[in-house]
Amino acid sequence: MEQKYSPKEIEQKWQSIWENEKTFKVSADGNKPKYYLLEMFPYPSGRIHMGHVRNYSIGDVIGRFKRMRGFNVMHPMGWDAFGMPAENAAIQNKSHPATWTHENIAYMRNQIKKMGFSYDWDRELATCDLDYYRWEQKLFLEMFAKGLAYKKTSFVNWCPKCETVLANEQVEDGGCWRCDSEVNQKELDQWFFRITDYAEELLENTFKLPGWPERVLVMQRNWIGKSFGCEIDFPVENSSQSIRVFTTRQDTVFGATFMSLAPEHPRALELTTTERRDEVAGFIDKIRKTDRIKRTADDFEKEGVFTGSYCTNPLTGARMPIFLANFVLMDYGTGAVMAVPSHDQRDFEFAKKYNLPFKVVIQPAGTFLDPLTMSEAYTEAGIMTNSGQFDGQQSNDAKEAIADFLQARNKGAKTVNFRLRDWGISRQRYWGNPIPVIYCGYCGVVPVPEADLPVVLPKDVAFSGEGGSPLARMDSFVHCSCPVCGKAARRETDTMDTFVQSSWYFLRFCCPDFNSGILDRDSVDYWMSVDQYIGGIEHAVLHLLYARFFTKVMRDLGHISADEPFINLLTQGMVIKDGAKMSKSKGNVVDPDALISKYGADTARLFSLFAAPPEKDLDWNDQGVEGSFRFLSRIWKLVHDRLDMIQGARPLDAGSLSAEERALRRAVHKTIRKVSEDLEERFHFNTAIASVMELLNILQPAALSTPQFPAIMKEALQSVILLMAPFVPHITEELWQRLGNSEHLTQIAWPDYDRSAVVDEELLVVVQVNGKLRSKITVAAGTSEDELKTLSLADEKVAQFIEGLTVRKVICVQGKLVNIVAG
RNA sequence: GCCCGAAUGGUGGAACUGGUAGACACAAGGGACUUAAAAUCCCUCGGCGGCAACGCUAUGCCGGUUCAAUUCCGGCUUCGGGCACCA
Repeated sequence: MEQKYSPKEIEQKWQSIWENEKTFKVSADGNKPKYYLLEMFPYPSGRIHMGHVRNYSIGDVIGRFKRMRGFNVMHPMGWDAFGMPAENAAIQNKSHPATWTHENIAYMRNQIKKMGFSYDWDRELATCDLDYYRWEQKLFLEMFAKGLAYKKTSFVNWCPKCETVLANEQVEDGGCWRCDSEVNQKELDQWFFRITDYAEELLENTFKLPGWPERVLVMQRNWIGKSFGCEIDFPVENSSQSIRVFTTRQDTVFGATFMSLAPEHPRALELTTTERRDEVAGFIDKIRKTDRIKRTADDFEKEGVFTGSYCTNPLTGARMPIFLANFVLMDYGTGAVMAVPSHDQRDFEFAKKYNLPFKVVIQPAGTFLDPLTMSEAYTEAGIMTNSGQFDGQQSNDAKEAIADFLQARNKGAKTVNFRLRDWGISRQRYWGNPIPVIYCGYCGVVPVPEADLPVVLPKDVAFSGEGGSPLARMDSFVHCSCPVCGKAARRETDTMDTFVQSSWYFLRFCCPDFNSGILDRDSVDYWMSVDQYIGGIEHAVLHLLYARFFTKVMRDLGHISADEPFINLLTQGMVIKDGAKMSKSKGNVVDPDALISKYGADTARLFSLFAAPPEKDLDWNDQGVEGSFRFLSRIWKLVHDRLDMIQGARPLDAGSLSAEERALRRAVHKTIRKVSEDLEERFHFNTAIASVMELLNILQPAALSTPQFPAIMKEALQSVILLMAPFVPHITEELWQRLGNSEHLTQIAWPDYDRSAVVDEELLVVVQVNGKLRSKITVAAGTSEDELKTLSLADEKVAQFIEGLTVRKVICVQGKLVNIVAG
């Protein structure tokens, strides 16, 4: 048997054994607790990168560990296969997105298989496959029937480079999340999902997800952006109508001296007097031409125009001029804002510019605000002043009181507002799921009847690379007859956002072959929710919010029982090299293929798990990889060196061991305990591996010439193999077999530590004087506190430090530490 | 501006509910083996002082609580992330 560790053959050997025996195939099983483990599925971009290696290595350790712990582990893998890169590549290479995508999937599947991950490949799915997207179309129609999918004309984010609409969540810092081009606004008729219907529950449940990282929950809460406030009506002068505003600062109503409307406000022109009409219309036109992203930038100059009309402050009766202001947004609140120059910075700047009145209604404790000398708005809480009956109250208390006051007089109502917008899902691209809708000149928007599903994405399209989606130019696709009246009609040519597919793939993994409906409820209810989800933090709001939304929609449509998709979420850090994220443009990428062929998959897995805890960024280091390979070689060599001894070992008699033998065995069982805790309780893979390294440092030089030593070594090395099995499955399977075991390691249970073996016989106690370490003493386990004190005070080194001092107090920490307080 | 994180040797990191700071690994230096190299094995490795035993000092900075603080509290600094004319 060869002595040198050569990963190539053994990895191939075990991967084909697992594949042939379908070791990781699972089905519902009432006898075992289920465990649904999922990593965010990849986009088939071409080749896997180190981020994937890390993500899936983390998942695989958990999966293999849970399996050894007796769980029925479902661990699927699939492809988020629709999307723009395929289309762009097709235009460039004059091929077809489907071809490009399927070739990439084939290549990446092979790469992933070479890593030895324990996936149930029978559940593999690709979202571009008809058997996936047809059910999504049905789901769309169900949502349409419930009003959860609807069409509206609005200003939407438009990426000129990708030539498509983007959701709010896909605009990052004013740029496209994919290509970083500057996003502008376009008024279009588009499909939306009514995620705002679920704003309250999505927010509420962030407080019921203890298995999620707090920062992800905080990001989602901020994104949903619930604020409590008041809607207040301001009667328009010489009119029976009023303007409704939303405010969170009803405590400042007495300080409102004018009104600001969004330029897009539907009543803007109606409120404009004849003599001001030209100026106002000019302003509205100018704002319309200004890009929304620029206009809403923080440092954009505040600007407005007077409409010539006035309204009345419902609490003070003051006459308030009505302005249009460029910083007021139509799609938040009511599109109208009561302006309080003394207590809002934007209103302050606006009022300075247009010479509008200031009125202080909240005074901070200690100082006195004078509207004439203020250099900025005072936006904090304070004591109410100039506010009639509310004077003297704390402004925070007055919020409630004023809201009640207004509500009682029918002048306003308490309300909440959300920052979250509905999810725009129309994409003017080819490589996506067609929205199953028909437009008829007589019947309007008509859903494609269920019997006519699926709307198949046609393959034979021409890609010109310009002028929008090729679907729109394809007559055979566009022209159809209306399902209601039979007259000539047009088919919707927009496709759905690819985030729609990733919002429910985890449900479909529960029943990937089910083809008589969207989901097989029994299977889904058995497996859901996902017990552990793992992926990058970049999806904190996007995918993770959409997936939560879809889960609730599916529940309300009667397809599933779960409320939340993911019970526990692990967000792994990025892979960094030379101080920057790995990327082609920076030239700091490490190719997984090269790594596997040089060191093997086990080394790649081990390093990515050892170098950093999973949630932190991982600094890639080629010498560190070398070190991981060295460690595996040491295990390999040690097992082979002791093979003869182990095979001749008699059964262990744990009751009759010498002190040295007990010490060795104690190290083994303490390691089992440590690794078990690190995996079970906190996913501290790096410290788990470190503790096995420590054990190996003890076992390697160990050589006792006692009769029981072979049995101890056998137990020790078997333990090392079992403990390392989730991390490095190939080398451990091979060594397990070479030790003479006939069963595969994948069938073996996780080891338990022997409670009597880990009990210390002697303890090292540190002795401090006034909190400083002065001596260390070794005592027998079970030494009493009094005895420990006596021993400490009698210690030679300690004596030097307490000489001439009075011992005031002696603190004992059982089996660990003695602190002598002297002065 | 608001809201989250984080900061420990030359480097990645460890220290779990306050109790030996620096586990484990990488790098570096020295040595053994070798004709030589690679591989492997052994030793040293926060700073300052000392031949040494050992002492002092040290977890971004300043202060506090405590017998005892990397850990808890208050105030800063720097870096990273999220949100942002959201009324």
